[in-house]
Amino acid sequence: MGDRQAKDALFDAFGEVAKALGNGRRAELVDVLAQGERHVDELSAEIGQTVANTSFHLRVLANAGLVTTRRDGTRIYYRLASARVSELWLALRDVTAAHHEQLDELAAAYLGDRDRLEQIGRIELAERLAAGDVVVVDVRPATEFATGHISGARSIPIDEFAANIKDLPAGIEVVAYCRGPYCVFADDAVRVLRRRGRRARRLEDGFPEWVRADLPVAAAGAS
Amino acid sequence: MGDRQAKDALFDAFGEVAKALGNGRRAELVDVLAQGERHVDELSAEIGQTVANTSFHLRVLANAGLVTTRRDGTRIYYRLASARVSELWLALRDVTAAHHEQLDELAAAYLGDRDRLEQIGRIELAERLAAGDVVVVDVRPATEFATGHISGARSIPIDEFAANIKDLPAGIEVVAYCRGPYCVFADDAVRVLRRRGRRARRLEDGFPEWVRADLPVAAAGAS
DNA sequence: ACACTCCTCAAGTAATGTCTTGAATATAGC
DNA sequence: GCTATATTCAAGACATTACTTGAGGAGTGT
Repeated sequence: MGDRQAKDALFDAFGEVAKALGNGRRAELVDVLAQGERHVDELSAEIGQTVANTSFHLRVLANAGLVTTRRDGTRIYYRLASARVSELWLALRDVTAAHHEQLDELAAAYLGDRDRLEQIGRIELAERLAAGDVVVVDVRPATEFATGHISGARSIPIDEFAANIKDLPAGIEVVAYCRGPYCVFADDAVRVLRRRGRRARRLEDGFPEWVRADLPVAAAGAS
Repeated sequence: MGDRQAKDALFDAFGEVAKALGNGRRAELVDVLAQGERHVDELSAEIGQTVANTSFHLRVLANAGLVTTRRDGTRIYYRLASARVSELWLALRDVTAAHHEQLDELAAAYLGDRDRLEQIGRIELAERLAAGDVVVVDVRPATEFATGHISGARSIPIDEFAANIKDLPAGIEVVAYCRGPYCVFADDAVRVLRRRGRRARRLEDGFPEWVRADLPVAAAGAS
């Protein structure tokens, strides 16, 4: 025991798992799946790839043990194998944010200039939510809201956001949140609100980070 | 903003970082570097590769931002870019251990049968270390001990272990530790001790995990 | 300047990964 | 059994990766 060949084989296994995350499209898949399970059709639209190619990438993730599947009729739903995988994804994102030279430029190119877009911290939001002097809006798709959301939040998916602003109580600050720091939904929502003269900020990061911080969560119909 | 091309480029950046870890030899490098900085020559011996190839892999890690360098004379020392990278490595190891089908077999092939090798938990060891009824031995190379070690541990590198057992006080249990769960040094040390009729166990995991758990650490000459 | 050590770079080869296209399989409802 | 829908599989073009060998650059000590 302790020989070169066995050691190489062991560490190759770690490499295989990392390699599964080593592709932009698969990283996008994991990011979406961190919000809850999805079927191939939805995922392919989400990452802008053909269904066949999406299926291929999902197979790579499944072979590495990062995702598992569940069949429901003709549909096959994919989900992350465990919360550990979510942790791994968050760790990868943190390291990239801290050490990848061009990440800031790439994020700015995708998200737009965030400098004028104020954020509110998780702890502060949790306090103000308890005090009741803020409205929290989940702007992710409805299925993601149903899977789990910030306790007390209401769901207005970004697609229908502009049309539903009038339902939000007036005179109270709005906080929008979505999938995470690299998700544009909340940014877009805040921009729309500001344009209409409302006080609005986005939550730092998104729902998975809220869960990770052990803050209050609700699921399904309950809010 | 929010267009496909920009999103793909952003997530490709996450993929690049993951890809840097996506090779067994580079995973080994990161595992060793988690113990402290090393120069290329040492690293090439550690992973059993030519210096040129080791240098190539280190360049890949450096380009991804995972490691940084420091020159000292003709030597170039590599180290992990930050504690975040160490976290990422631990997360990758956890996920692989939890979800890779063959990991147990591969680990057994490298480490040998561990079933008869008792481990002691971190918390229990910390308590017994405070009580003083246990001797803790760091069996990693001396340079790793110098960089940082469990407070109160003594250094007996595995190479010189058998020759130095006699220095250990008799009649008291010995706990050996090394680099982590996939390091053979502590296992080997415990086997040698048992063979000589001494009470001995290995610490669960290794030094990086001890640090991560915020347990007492010492560095350099101090013990 | 010189030799020496340590490390990186460049070129080449074999193997692997990505994505496309078109066909094949599995399930549900009729 | 037949059809529609959802997903996977197979084959191929093209780009990328791992590792080897040999040359080259950077720093030290005489």
